[in-house]
Amino acid sequence: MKNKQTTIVDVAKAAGVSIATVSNVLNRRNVPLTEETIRKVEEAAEQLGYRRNVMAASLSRKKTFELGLIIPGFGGYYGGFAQAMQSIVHQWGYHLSVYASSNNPELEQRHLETLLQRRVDGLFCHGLAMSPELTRTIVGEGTPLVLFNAWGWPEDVALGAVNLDFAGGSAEAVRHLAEQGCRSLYYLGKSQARATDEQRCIGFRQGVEQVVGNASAPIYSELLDGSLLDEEDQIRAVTARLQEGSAGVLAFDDFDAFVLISRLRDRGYDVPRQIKVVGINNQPLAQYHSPSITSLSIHYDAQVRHAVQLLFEELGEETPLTTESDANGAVWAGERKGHEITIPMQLIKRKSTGNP
Amino acid sequence: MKNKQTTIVDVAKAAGVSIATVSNVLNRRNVPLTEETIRKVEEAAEQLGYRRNVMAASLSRKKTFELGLIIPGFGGYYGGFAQAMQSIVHQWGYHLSVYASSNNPELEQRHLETLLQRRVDGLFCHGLAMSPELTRTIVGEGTPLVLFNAWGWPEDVALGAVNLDFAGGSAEAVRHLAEQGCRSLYYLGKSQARATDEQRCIGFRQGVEQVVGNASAPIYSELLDGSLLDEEDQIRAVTARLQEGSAGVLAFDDFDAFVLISRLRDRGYDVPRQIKVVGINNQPLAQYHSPSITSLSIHYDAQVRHAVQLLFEELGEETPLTTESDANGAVWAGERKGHEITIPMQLIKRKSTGNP
DNA sequence: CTGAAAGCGCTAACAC
DNA sequence: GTGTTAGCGCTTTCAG
Repeated sequence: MKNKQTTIVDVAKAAGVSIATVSNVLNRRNVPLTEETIRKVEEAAEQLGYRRNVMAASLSRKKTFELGLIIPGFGGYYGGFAQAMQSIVHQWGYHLSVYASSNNPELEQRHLETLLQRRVDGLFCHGLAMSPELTRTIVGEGTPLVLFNAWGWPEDVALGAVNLDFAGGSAEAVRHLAEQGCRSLYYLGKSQARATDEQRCIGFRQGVEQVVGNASAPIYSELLDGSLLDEEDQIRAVTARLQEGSAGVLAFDDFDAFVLISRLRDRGYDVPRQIKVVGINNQPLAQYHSPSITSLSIHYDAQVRHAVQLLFEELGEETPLTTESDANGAVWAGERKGHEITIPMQLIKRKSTGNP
Repeated sequence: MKNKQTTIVDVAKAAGVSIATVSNVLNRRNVPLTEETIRKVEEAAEQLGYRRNVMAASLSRKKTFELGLIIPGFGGYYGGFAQAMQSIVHQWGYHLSVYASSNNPELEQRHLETLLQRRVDGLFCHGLAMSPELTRTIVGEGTPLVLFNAWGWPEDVALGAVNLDFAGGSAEAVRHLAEQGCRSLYYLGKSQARATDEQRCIGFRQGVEQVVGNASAPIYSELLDGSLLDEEDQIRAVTARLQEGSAGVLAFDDFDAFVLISRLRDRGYDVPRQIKVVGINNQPLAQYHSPSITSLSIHYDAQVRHAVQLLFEELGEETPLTTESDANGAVWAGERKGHEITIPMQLIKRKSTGNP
């Protein structure tokens, strides 16, 4: 039935050289080789349709050139993230196995286990749902681990963490909203998202504290949990104090902002006149929406680069990453303290919530 | 430095049994085993933190339990697709490696090659960009391949194809638009997307033919390529004949529909009064948009199920897939001819383009 | 410069 | 029931 795949010895035979020689030329090893030999081997390999067996190579070499990435899901922001990660990793000659955990600790654990059984050379985890302790015992010391958005994790469990400054960004968003004259401020969160939601809460509170401090009139603020509240409750909450002045809402992400805006409009509210909504940029949606949605931009390119850098340094790979500039030419060095790198966020102000 | 990982022989020693016994216990093989032995082995393995080496197992067994999936990208629709695929495949004890090809034939080829070097047991490709001939020579006969949305591909290159009926759906959308009284009809396509765009074109033309046949007044129709035309040209095109009556646009997907609607509104057009836009459902966006966007729904659950079924049958796995019903209880048997399965699409009519 | 040979960690016959 | 052993296909010393 299935034709036996051609192996290295077949090639060796066909080329009339030894196995070792074939291996050497195929891996472009830096051993001296005759032009003649190289040609013969490559010809034979080509002609026989030889395809190296990665399993055997990994086993023998005790290195798989495989990396693992665990993310909450493939959708939206994380999808783009995974793709960016994948293409970078490929450039280094590595393979990336992406697993979605749905924010479910058990699933996550199973995936981690699977990845470790595959003897991945390194691991990236985005928003780990399981506990630091468990992570430590599972990952142990063998496999280098880089975390994303892992605020306050013990330093010893991972090589490092690359975090987005959601707190700072959220605070800035709140200030922006206040500057636009909002008298009541809301954060429409998503408790499911755990840590990343928490950071936004922190930032929201900080921002509120600041604007309340130097405000002439009293400002109302409230934290809403979008994971718990149903549609009606959300609307009721954000529109409760409209008679005191316009309301400002910071939504968990752009999609949530979009949904909220749609719902408000359905009920006849004027966005952004009466209610101003700002999102957090994980979708092209914000910029195409009419009017476009003010949003915090996430520089995940920078996040990916830093993470990969961290891991490959550990793996002892060359570092061809020269300057860390994104497409806009901006530099995202991030703030480095200990093993954590914090990537700043930027508020993209749009007309939507602009001055009347 | 790196502690040598514990192997099966370590476990064997610790448990005081032979290697084979350990292997048997760990793989729950159907050989007779003493309770006692099992306990001892599992205890030892647990206690030593033994983790099976998948590479070695694959090599020895000549089977990797790894499947490959090539998709154009991780974003939007495909992301969800990949995730669904992944979770199903995991249920069968397989691993799924997902690669994004960006509709780039060369990249795609490299990925295929990589996957084959990993000796995947099977391959899924969504919208292959490369030619059937090349595919045939690369994949050869060794590895079973299942295609998605591969209309008109030669039967011998793959195990089968699972296609969405974009043509039928598009035709239906056109009829719907005509029923709503549109006097001019447009398809805003995306030539980059190749085959899948082509199917939409075909359906659009068919639909137009039908509605023109039994129309009382003349109906204008035009194919627009969104990949080529810039923003202004698109707007100009779809609004050119508004004085003859309302216009109807079938967009490549929901996101494109959304963008078009936003742009039209920015310029003061009344959507859906003057211009009615229908999309193709790959985003929750359509249903949350206000007013919601009429769209063709894609039953990718069915697509995934069929594909997996096809492949696992070939791989000789049991088939626990009982009834093929989706969350709504609907049955998506699809139409089967030869090695192709066609999944119907359904037009979700929404108020947006409804009667005034 | 090239070749022979010893593993890598596990599986699967096949004896005991 | 349990142990022995010969590979799986490749890498990698280490002699020639």
